[in-house]
Amino acid sequence: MYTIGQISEMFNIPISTLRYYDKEGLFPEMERRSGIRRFSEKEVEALRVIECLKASGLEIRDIKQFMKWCVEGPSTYSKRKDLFEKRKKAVEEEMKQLQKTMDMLKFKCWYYEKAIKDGNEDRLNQMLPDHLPKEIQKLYDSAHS
Amino acid sequence: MYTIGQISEMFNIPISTLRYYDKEGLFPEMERRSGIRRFSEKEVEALRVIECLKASGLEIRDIKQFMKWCVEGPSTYSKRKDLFEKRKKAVEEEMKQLQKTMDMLKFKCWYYEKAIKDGNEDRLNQMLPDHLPKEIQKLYDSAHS
DNA sequence: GTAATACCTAAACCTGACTTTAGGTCAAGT
DNA sequence: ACTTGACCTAAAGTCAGGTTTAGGTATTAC
Repeated sequence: MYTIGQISEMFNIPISTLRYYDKEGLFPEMERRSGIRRFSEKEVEALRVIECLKASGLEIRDIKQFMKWCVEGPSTYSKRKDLFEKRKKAVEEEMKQLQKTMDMLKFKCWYYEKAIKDGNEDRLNQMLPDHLPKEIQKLYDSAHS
Repeated sequence: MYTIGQISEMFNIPISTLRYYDKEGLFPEMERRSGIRRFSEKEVEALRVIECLKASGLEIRDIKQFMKWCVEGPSTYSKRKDLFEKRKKAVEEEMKQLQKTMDMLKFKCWYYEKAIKDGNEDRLNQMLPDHLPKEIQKLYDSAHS
């Protein structure tokens, strides 16, 4: 059993945020001893799931719904699995998007490196949009598609 | 030259958002004809960069700073390159984080698939935390590290 | 016994990124 | 001339996800 302060240190999450999560219903079964929250291993695992679902782009209210399902028992297994499958797809999309972002960033790094060498963008402007070095052209095309 | 309505369709961004970006200084050199905005190829490329920097996690005020540097000319090439290098690192971090998120999601999908088959979590609880099938154990460990 | 810590609540406040509202301009078509 | 549609502004409103504030309780250290 952990206090809110221990959990805060463990996860590097402000105490105020943990209380906010609790208020929003993300720990529906948390115990209390004379008013004080007692985080068990269950809440620790819940918090890992909260961080995962949040990182996947899910909103607090939907995480709360998931936590409710967990309390309801085996009848909600398939709803829970569905949720995770959907989050998986969302994260796959997000990663594709990030890869495009990455290509643009790499292109711009190359671009400015060359601009610094040349002292201006004249030669670069002549190469755009389709006379770039092969590997750079790939990045440019990916970022501009 | 494009109107705000054409750009809105082109990028699938609300007109109100484009006006907001302009008000925030993200198009410092945009022309006007009798009060009406005229987006040139320069602004189109700026918008691609805005979307990229936003996707990399940069705030509007910092994107504005970048756009100011662009107006200042060659003396800011290295500042601009630095910015893109930093964004690249931030996105690399973000991708690592997303990979961990993905591992947790895959683990949970496997978990609930098994829970559905079994009708309960008893066998699963016996396998946790280190008697999982080899590939699943990898996902679990990655997500819980 | 009293001081320092670590906990508690309710409610107000904050921030970033937009969006909506209310009222106005301007050019083209009928 | 007048209506329609696309543009304009300033200012207020919205929303998620917290954080801060103000006032209070409970346990341990001296």
